[in-house]
Amino acid sequence: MNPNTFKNYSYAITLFTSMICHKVARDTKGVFYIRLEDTDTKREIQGSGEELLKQLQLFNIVPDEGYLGDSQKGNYGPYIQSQRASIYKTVIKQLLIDGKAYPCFCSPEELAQIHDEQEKKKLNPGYYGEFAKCRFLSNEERKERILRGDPYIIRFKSNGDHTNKVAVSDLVRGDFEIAENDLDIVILKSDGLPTYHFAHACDDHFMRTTIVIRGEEWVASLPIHVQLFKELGWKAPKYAHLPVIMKIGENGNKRKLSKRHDPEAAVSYFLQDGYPTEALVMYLMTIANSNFEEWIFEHKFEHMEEFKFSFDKMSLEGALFDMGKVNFFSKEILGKKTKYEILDMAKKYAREFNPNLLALIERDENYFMEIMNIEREKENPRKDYEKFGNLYELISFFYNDLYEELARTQLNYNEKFSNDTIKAVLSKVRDELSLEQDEQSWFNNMKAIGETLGFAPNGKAFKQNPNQYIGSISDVAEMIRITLTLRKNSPNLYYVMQILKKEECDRRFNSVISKF
RNA sequence: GGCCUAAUGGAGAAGCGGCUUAACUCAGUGCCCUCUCAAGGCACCAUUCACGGGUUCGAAUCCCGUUUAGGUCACCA
Repeated sequence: MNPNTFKNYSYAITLFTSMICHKVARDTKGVFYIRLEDTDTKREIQGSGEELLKQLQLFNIVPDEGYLGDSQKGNYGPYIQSQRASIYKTVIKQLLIDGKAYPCFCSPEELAQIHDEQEKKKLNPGYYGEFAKCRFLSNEERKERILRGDPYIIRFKSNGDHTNKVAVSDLVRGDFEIAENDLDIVILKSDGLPTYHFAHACDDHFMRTTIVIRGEEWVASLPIHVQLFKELGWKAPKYAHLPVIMKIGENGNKRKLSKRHDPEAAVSYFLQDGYPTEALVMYLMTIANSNFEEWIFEHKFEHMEEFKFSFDKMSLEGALFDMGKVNFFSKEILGKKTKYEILDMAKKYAREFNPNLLALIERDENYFMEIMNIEREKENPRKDYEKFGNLYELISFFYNDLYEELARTQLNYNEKFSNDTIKAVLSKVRDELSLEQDEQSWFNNMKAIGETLGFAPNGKAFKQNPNQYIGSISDVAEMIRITLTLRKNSPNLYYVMQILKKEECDRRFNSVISKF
């Protein structure tokens, strides 16, 4: 089983099709291969084939055969279309002999003129029937013009009738009917390379492709492909046309996620931001198969490769891309990692995209792991992080020099407390709150310290008698938290202090106290 | 405009003629837990399936029309 069709650009949209091709091949014990479709010499981007391969590999999508960058593997090569020119030409030669194809000398201007005329008469546009002028040229004339050096292309001579319907079948859409193709489509361009339609028929026949998985935009071309296979005397493959991923456009309508305008359409966007690739694959899987979500919850977000993909569980509508859900999967996945895995992932990311973060991690990898390990590796781990892209900002307060820098501008206490109160709390905590005890005792002691200074030991007591206290224990914790972390939320204070250690905590307390 | 396809909550969706006064997940909201946040627990969030007709004892589910949305109409893939 050989899914085909990869654009030589590496975007999320093709990640989606690649992922499904790969999955289907795996599930059915087929072969997943990549063929480089580089017949559009005008739009070709150098090196995009290698880039695609590299990115797919990050998502654990590795082709079994076909184009592999610096090599090609398999019995049906070459797998780069520009290297298959002689194959296409051989087939075309036979078509020419059989009278099923002919050279066309019409210039772009003439074609435009035909188009205008058709538009005026409200006829279907295109090169067909009486408008297909070059169809009616005699062989002598063709020979003469070719010998003369007139530029030409080769068109396929359609025997179809627009008013007839052909039954087509699609693995995700089921069976439906489309008008027969009556256009004499171009099969060989003036640069000597075939168009997609023709290359698709040839390649997928000669490469023994059994399933073609591609984007929905190809549905409309199905009559052409059906016709081509039939006239060539070949058995057509099965088709699966995948829905396109959408987003809400500027006008409020759904529109295709565009690789030109939407950063989230590019895989590199997620890579640069440090999302785990598994999260994106999981998210894409929920779009691909509606029952995947339930399955992955049952399987605790593990072993997703065991999920059985099925075309008929696929929605025909293009889903709106949902960043929130990507974040959800991401947190879930990162929450499950051990501190060692987190270290590896963070380093890998930072090495490529974030030198500041890399430097921070490499100061002391154990320290970094300690930070990342707060309330991790337990039944319900913290799910603080969805990506590595903002990690530097999130953990910088753990590093003394960075703390110093930030403390100059980010020390914002609750204004309802006077400097003296804050000072009193911090001094007492500094002097009396030992870190040499378990979390519960530590917490009880913090309450006790608060109480001696007039703070309620819990929120309830404070709510019941607000006038009896100057604040509640949460205010005390907030003062400590802001002093040590410079923010109003942070992971569990006890663990933060354990990591910073007594000496550094005291230093931060003193530094703040001296400022008042 | 022609052709093809689709239409269930803010998003992804289940549903395939009675078991549905519409599952599940994300997001949101409220409460609980609680030193903050995250996590976790518990609730709430579509009386209704784009609209209008029909078929049927019975329709989100079948049929027809309308509307809306997407795809497509290249010497691009």
